[in-house]
Amino acid sequence: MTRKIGLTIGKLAREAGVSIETIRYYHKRGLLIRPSKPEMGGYRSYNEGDVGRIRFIKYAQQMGFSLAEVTELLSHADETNCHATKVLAEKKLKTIEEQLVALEKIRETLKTLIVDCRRDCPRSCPVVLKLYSRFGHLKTPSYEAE
Amino acid sequence: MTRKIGLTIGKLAREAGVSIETIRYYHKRGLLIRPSKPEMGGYRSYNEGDVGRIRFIKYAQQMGFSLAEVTELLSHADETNCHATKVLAEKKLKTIEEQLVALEKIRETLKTLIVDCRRDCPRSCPVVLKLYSRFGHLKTPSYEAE
DNA sequence: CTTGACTCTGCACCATGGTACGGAGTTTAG
DNA sequence: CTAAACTCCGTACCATGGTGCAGAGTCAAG
Repeated sequence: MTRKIGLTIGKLAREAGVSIETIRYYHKRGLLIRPSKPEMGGYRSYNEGDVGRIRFIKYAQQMGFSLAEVTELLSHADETNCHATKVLAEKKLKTIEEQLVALEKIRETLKTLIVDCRRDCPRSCPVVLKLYSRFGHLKTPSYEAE
Repeated sequence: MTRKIGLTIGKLAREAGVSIETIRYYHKRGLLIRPSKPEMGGYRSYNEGDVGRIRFIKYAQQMGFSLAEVTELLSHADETNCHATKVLAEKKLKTIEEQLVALEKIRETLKTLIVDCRRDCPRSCPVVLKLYSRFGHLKTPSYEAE
């Protein structure tokens, strides 16, 4: 008779490394099934499967998936065909790669700004001043009075 | 007599490529000085300097700076010494580089998951299943009844 | 059987960067 | 002069991923 002794929400939270509030939030989001309360009072009971599910959610978040996307991932977990999941993963990979390109461009720009800053700091900081003038005077000032 | 004809908020918004609401929001945040109303009624008057300031804000945001950080950048714009700004830029560069490392790791993980997915889809998707099992059973299930 | 620790429930709030709206007043073109 | 278009102002709301709290109930140890 291997009757499972469930975890209370507090123990689940500790096991899974999240806060109780986070678990409740996942219930609200439908990411985690909320166990029904025992017939006659008492606390809701969770199991090791819930621990795994929360860890999966956290891991997927680290992979860049939003909770909405995690919901979708989990909804396909039981399918015999993994096409939908693969599509999601590929889409995510693509956006990650786009972010990488964008960040690399930012990195290079920041580097040149910092180098400029080292070269000469005449009166105002080039980091600010250069950007300011570069972006502040693109339009010809056509606001002289008639 | 080069009396400046100011821009109304709508024109400023169009010039700077943001919405009127964004400008009002920047006022609230203290990013943009709010011109005083003309003594006897009428609309507030902006100038080309405001256009530049908004463009700078937008550019700095693209460089990964939050509005709080942009506020700080702008607060140093008039200083004769650019040390503070340089420090901010270097700090930002560092976080960008950290993000790059993190994203690269994510990219590689996603790639291997997708490859696994191509190899065999036995019954449930490996992308989900593997993560799920990998993270769901790290702890020995010690919840058998006494 | 009491005390402290835990849980349940709903609702409010946090940061971030805005967006939307209603009802007034103002300005400008025809 | 009138109507359309614009501005002013406060306030509420959006998404995202949670956090915090009050007041009630429950459970476990001593």
